[in-house]
Amino acid sequence: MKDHKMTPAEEKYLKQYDIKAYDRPSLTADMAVFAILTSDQQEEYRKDPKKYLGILLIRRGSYPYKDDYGLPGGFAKKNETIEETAHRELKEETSVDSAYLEPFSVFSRPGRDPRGWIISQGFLALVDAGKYQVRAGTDAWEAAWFRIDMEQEELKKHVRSDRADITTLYRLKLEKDDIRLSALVKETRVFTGHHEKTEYTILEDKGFAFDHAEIIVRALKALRERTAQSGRIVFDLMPELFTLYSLQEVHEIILGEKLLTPNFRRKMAPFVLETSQIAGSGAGHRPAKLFKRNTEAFYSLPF
Amino acid sequence: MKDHKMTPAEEKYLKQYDIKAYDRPSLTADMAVFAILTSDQQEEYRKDPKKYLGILLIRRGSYPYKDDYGLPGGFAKKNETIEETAHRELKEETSVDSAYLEPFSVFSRPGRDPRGWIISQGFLALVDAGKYQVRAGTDAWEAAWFRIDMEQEELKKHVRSDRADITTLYRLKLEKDDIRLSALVKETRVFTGHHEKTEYTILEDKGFAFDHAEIIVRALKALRERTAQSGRIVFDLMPELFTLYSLQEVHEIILGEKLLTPNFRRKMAPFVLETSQIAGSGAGHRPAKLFKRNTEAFYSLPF
DNA sequence: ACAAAAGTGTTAAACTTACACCCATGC
DNA sequence: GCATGGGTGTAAGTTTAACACTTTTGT
Repeated sequence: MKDHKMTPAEEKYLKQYDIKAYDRPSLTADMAVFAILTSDQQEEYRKDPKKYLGILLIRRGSYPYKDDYGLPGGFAKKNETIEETAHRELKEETSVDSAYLEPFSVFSRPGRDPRGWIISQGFLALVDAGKYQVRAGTDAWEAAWFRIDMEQEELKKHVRSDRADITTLYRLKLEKDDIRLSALVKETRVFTGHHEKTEYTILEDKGFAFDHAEIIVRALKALRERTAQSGRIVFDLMPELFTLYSLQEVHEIILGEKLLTPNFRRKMAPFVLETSQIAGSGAGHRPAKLFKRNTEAFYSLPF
Repeated sequence: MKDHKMTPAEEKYLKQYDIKAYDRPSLTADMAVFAILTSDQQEEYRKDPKKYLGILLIRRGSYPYKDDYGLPGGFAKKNETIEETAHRELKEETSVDSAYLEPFSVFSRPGRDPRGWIISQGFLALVDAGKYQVRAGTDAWEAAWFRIDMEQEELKKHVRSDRADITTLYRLKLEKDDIRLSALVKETRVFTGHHEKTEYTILEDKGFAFDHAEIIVRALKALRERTAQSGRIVFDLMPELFTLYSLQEVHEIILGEKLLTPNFRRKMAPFVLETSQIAGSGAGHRPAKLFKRNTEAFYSLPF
């Protein structure tokens, strides 16, 4: 911190300044923890087990929203940054200690938390599932990985001369064993003149705590945007060593579309380095080379 | 907001829940208000007056940092979103009532405000200066447009096998008449494995309140990034009607580099519509066609 | 005439897209 | 053999970058 030399008058002012005289919110960090999971059953000897996108949720043990599922998160403490809050809470609640964290939005709508005025900083958290698959679900908090699916269900466009309204419905489905959560979130993008304003409304909510259905929808949207833009973010979901095909699968899972292998490889080539290792054999197909990140390639990236 | 039906047990819990039992921060919105300004002196009859990037600052009338300059901003109130706080404070302090607002970062470093635990949501605010050039500077708050300049002064790279440190120094200079503010801000990007962490330190600070020198540096960086990425954001700095050359000038001012006219026009073509009007005559050169935004082109933009 | 801004055309290089094709493996 | 994942090449289309060149105006 910069050093700020105070005058006697300023010191006096600060001494009598009572910050508690003003109404203050509570501040929390909520983390959308994503990972790539592998379904354990293998349909056929030749076929690799299917991957899917998972998100880490916690079953609430206390009111409000007791027994509903919510994102891991918690209140900010004095003398820490909000990023530190996120890391600390993630470790406390889910034992995840090395996630990539990226703030993506602030949630401050009045009434979003029945306990009072509580504002939340949303974080994208990406982890390599290999390390944490075991830990989740052992704690009293009942942290668990859910399979996440989201569909864009409907789309209305209202275009007038100087104003346009675009409404999109997102159908969110989370699933773990026999637990199914679902929600319907409406997104309204209003363009007036030159300004865009986007609003979200939860239309339907089954099993989510607070406004976490909305936070999850927006977190997944943020993940997709960043994946489409540069792709560098998906490396945080990958293990140290990976095959190019698995990297492609992860892209496909996040974006929800098939990619053409030769083109994908050319695009990724600068960001990976071939290792001498090859992927474990055993499957009925040609074994693949293992690659690792080319860390240096990221330094010079503009964004 | 979704409706949440409470059980009697939950209602009871909430009644006895005392949110004030926990330590809470104050929350503010701070706005980096940018506009394109025009220097009033015209060197030669043929030459257009030079444009430059301006930022709106307020001279603090009270402690702490009395007489220093800071961003417009203020405390969040209950029953409003943080975006509403930003709009409200902007209007109250600077009479600006139609800015494009975009959150770009949260500032929560302990000790950043000597009054206590105060966290700030930073907003980019872009306005068409034509509307507001007069208002600033009339109020008791002494809001005023400063010319902003930022140079990347130095660059150190420390690359090891699995870790890289990149240090950049930003020299920030603000100027209005005979008032000159300046600051030196150090940016440290640390890449470890796959994770990047960026930290900022204020090394030198002349005339800025709080950590606002850092906020301004990061706001300008955010503005440059968004300009380079899609360019749509700069339209919020433009008046209703503009010439393509002035649009190009604005891009050049923000990015700090010259662009090639033919290429720039091809890139912008989808986003503008030619009008029948032509720019006011009087200058010793061919008069230009006036363009307006092609609002529809923005709807389909992915980001 | 001339300097400044306004505006167009043309070409090479780079990147994207789509598709066709071959390889290696375990049952 | 054959299905599955692993992997390469190539040609068409699009976008970007660089440069050369013409137009219109007020003094």
